[in-house]
Amino acid sequence: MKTKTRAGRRRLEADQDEESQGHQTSSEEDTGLLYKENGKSKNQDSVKSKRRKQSSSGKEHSVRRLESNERERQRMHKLNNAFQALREVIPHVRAEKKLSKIETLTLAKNYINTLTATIINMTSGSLPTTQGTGTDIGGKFYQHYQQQHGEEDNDEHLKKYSTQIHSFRQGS
DNA sequence: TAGGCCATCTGGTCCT
DNA sequence: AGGACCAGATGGCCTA
Repeated sequence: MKTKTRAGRRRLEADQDEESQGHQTSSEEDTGLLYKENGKSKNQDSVKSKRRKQSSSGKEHSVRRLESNERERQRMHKLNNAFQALREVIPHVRAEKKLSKIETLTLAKNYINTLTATIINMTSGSLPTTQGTGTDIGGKFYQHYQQQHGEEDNDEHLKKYSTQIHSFRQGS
């Protein structure tokens, strides 16, 4: 997998950095080396301000960095798993090609709107009252929906959703 | 080859 | 204080 290769390469570079700079005591030298080795060309002001903030020793800093990089990777993996789970519950046409993140979010939003509109249509705004509590769920649900969507036509959501699916299909 | 999408790294900021 | 979260930067892969 491309990412593992790249991540592995970068980790290896970071490890080599750490080994080769055992003699270095300046965190500025450390940071400079890191940017050079990564081939990055950030604007100088940003680099300077970042250098200024650095206070721990080079070795300590790299260890912390590697640890937080790992945590960040795990966090992003969790986020991607959540995206995947979301993709699996949204009906869409283009099954042979994975939905992008933006497509997933947009489609999900419209799908929710469509389902909500459908429920409203089916119940005509009056879901059963909860026994004993006297709470009118249907009424509250309908009220909340109206607050969110105003006088918008319920069918409009279905149109939006099917239009979007259609455009994604054309995009494949 | 340009543009879209993505994974990763990174430093700053927020939260517990 | 340390971890979570965020946004910018970078570079790789893929497709039209």
